[in-house]
Amino acid sequence: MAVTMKDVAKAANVSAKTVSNALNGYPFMKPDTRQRVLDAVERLAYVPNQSARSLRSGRSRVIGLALPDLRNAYFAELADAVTVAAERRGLTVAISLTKGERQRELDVLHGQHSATYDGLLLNALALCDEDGPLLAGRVPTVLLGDHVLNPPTDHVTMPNVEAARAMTHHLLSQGRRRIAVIGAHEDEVVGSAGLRLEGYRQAHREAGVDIDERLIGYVKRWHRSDGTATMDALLDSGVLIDAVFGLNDMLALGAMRSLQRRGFTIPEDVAVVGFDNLEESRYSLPALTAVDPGVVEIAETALSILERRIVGDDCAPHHVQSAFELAVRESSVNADNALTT
Amino acid sequence: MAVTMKDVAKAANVSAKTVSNALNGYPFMKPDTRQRVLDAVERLAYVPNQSARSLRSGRSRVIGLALPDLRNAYFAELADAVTVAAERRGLTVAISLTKGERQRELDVLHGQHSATYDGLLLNALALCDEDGPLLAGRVPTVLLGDHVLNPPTDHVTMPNVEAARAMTHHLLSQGRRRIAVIGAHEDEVVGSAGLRLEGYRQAHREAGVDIDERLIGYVKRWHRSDGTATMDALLDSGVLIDAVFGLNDMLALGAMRSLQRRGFTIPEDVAVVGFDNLEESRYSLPALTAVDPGVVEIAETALSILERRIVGDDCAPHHVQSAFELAVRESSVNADNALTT
DNA sequence: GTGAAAGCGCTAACAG
DNA sequence: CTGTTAGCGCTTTCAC
Repeated sequence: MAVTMKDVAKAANVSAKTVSNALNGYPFMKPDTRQRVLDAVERLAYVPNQSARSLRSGRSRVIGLALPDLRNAYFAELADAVTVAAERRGLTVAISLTKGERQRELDVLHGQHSATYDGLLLNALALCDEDGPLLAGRVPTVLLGDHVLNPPTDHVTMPNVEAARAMTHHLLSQGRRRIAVIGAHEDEVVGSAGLRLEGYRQAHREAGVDIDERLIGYVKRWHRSDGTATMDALLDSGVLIDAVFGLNDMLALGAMRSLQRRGFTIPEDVAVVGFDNLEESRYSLPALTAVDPGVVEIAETALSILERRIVGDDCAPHHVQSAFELAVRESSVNADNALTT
Repeated sequence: MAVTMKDVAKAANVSAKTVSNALNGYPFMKPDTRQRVLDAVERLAYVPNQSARSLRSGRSRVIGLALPDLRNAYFAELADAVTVAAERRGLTVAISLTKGERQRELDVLHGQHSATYDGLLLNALALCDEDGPLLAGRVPTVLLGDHVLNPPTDHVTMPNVEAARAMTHHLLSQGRRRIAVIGAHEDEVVGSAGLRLEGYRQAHREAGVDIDERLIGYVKRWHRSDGTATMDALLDSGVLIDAVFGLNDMLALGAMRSLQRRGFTIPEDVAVVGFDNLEESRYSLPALTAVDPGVVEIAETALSILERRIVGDDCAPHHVQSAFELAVRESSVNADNALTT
């Protein structure tokens, strides 16, 4: 059998409680008692039993991270950032993949697991506005992403409208006037697609440029292949295009593929920009200009909030947005414009 | 306070043990007793306390997955596959990122965490052959990848030598004779780089083609930027090249970028192939030919083995290899050869 | 500052 | 087929 706290207590000539105190950083202790305990811990290679600790204390130091998919580079980068931030705080991250299915997203909130987690980070795709009330689960939950408007929980996301507006403005300021959008969702308003499209519209309004609705490409999913297919369809339709805004990087990269295959030069003929600033976008040819939504900051903020909730902070829900940046690269800047940007 | 098993027992007019039996699928029970219990569980919205269950049974149903990084698409796809396979088995996956540091890899094996996991899947990068003995931790461990030769634990990996040989043979059979390799590691033999390079050499030997050692590009890391830099260096050195074998997809894609920037046509001037078959490689331009090592199968196999270990199976270590396939795409097949392949 | 007692919620072992 | 007893290893509560 494994070595227990009792064994350590005996070895250090103290009670179990003192061992517990020493390990949990209880401040009011004689330094040499603490040292004696820690020595014994070392000597016996004692490792506390987490199950027992959790059972007694009601805390597991495990948080759940629920997201659609790790094959999607954005979510993989988010998961990476969350895991790094959690580790720094001594929290363990358990992953649940929802595959973008509403039922799975709800299961995470109400299923067996939620009981074992101290907190939950949920990036939902299928939940919508009306599901708000369902979010009030047993577990402190921080929502990531943009599918529920004004959720009754904490919410950390990126400034989708502002960032898309800034990016569109960047294109307009380069003289682009026929900017296609790839990735809009039919009838969506509050989701990432709807918000980013709104930013695109605002920028046009501010610049006094009319939008040709034929430039807006609707898709179901945000995969690379959808970017290629939609770009193909737009080009085939015969509308004039001098720039493309992929509502995420994958769509933009897919669109780039379609354009290049047809012999367009980027950015001279058509500028291409994206949203996410994935690691891979730095290495496309040409390198992709993209909105950097600050995933690391998002992860960090979400965990800070969650940690406070776990400790029992009971204030009103936080709704936080990260700071974005434009990562301007080759795909959107003509050589002759480069110096003026 | 939450509803406990005792509450359910009272509501169903049985003992706690009977509730436990009903929930754990104990076979020898009167069906209607079971039903009465399950009804009560439903009615009271009872959720078992995992900590208590773990404490008593010594099992947590949580496994650890330790890998370097999720920003790396290969590991992200692996993590996805593992998580899906684990969920099917009712296991929860907790992620640890080792960042490719030896100390972190060892911490995972011997640190606090290993005690709370029922099993561990470890894809090490920094551990080497001599670390074999250190793998004998407290926790059933299945090693993934190729950094420890004949580890004393279970080991699931891909047939690196055979797959690289087959891929090289594919290039040779297209008439390529000056095949550069990108991604070799100085003095490495048992790691993925060493094994894949060995496959490359074997194929040449079998075909009676001499290898120009100047064609072998050494790198430290396997990132896209390393592929670009190494390709640049090779081209600058002036050696003739009619094909490039990236020892992983990222290197191949990076090399493609370098070639295209210099105006080479792929595959006509230079064929490019990779190893991993990432989702993104299907959408490069041209689409990348790559070894598909079968990550899903690897995840599935690793979990099957781990599950048996958790139950206590104590046979000799398994050393398993997945089945690979060549995903032949545009980047390696000339239009005029296409029909003959 | 430290110790003793109690018990978190569950399941193993056995009794019936 | 079901109930009883005991105790997993820890932390909480309270005494000293």
